[in-house]
Amino acid sequence: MARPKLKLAWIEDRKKRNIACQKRMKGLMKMAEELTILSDTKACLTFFNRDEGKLVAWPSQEEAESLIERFYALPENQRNMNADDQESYIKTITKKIEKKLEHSRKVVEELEMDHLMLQIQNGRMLADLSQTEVEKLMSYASKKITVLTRELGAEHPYTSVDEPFLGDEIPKATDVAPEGGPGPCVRPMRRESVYLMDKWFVDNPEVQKHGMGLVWHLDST
Amino acid sequence: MARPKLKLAWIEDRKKRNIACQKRMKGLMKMAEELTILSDTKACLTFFNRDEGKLVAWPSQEEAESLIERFYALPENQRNMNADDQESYIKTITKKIEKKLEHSRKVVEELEMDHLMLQIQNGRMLADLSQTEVEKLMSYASKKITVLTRELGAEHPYTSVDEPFLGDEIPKATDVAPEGGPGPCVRPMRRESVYLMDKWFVDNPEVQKHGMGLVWHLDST
DNA sequence: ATCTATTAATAAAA
DNA sequence: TTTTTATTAATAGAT
Repeated sequence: MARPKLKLAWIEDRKKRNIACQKRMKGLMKMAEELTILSDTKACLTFFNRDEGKLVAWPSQEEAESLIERFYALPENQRNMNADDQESYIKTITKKIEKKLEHSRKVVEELEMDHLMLQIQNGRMLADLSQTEVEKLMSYASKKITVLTRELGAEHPYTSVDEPFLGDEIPKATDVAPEGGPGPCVRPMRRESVYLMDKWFVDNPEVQKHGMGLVWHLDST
Repeated sequence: MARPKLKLAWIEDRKKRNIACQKRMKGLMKMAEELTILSDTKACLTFFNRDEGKLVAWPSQEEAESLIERFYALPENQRNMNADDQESYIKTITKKIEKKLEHSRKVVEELEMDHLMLQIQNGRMLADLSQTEVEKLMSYASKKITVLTRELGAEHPYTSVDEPFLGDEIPKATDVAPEGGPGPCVRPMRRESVYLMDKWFVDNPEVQKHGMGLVWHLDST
């Protein structure tokens, strides 16, 4: 009966954990709605539960998008500024642009790899790839595996049976953690990429023939 | 002392309303954080308070973006598919990825140019640029000018020094939004880029010295 | 799903 | 502003 004082820690029991998660998400939504009633505020909650692979947006995906778009449309009113402000403004946006640039380059890299994998899926042979492409692909794969491993944790159902070993290349800290903040700040892998990599490594004889020998199983629920 | 039972209605008093709003936002964030600790869940809250014009994303704007991106990346449940579906699915995402790749490359190019312009703004001399960089920069500039001209209509606004127009005419584009839909397929220039280009061409003696002679006036308010 | 003991959040006062 | 406190609201565990 007596509810013990909350420990605020990871709930070991999976069932309990997911029940608690459900309840608390519901609670958060209720409170968010109250907030919008009490004040002039738009609120939006987005959740991604890795365990169940469930993605939730409240009150709607559209609302989430529209609220995010406000951020993009917000380079503030830079129009009325004095010269002193200008300089620090320039510095600020330089930083911002550099950050975005770095991020966009990563996105491009990721997309290029997806693209490459799809080509191979559709008949392009590994032997056709240039040495550079092969190296990039392997480095990308090992990087992503490291990220995935961290993200999914040791007890996750998707976890591979074997340790990923592609590993001549262990990602440096700068590769994986671009942003500050506490904890490992790893940009989550796109679900689509996960799917692609899985299909690719599991199904593709070309891959195995070349001894990339990396198999894990996402679908073994 | 006695707290009256919550009415759950708009709070008339502005001060009270905003205090309540603040508190409850803080509370929501705390509870969201707890959720992420207790379970395998990523959470993100976004608020926009109309009254104070305040936009908040927790834990970060980046997180909000990344979570939203998961929705874009969710093309149904791809898990239970037969072989026939597979093929058309592969084709579909190939197209998607190619489109994204193309778009992302454009974004990178744009950001690189912004970055270059900022460097020059901050002392790097045009003479220090490689021929390639200069060419890219000019090509970028002329491309953007073409785009702007089309976007704004036939009136050649840049030749007019007096008319203030740009700031409010530029569509509020996000630099990440994929295009599509009807109309000319011209990606609108980022508001920030417009500002930068203006500052750059108008103010930078380095630019004029090199006969890039490209001057228009965005800010003549 | 529903209930209830308990903790946690919070509105108003200090 | 921050801190305190009375009260309501959320919720963990049990049913």
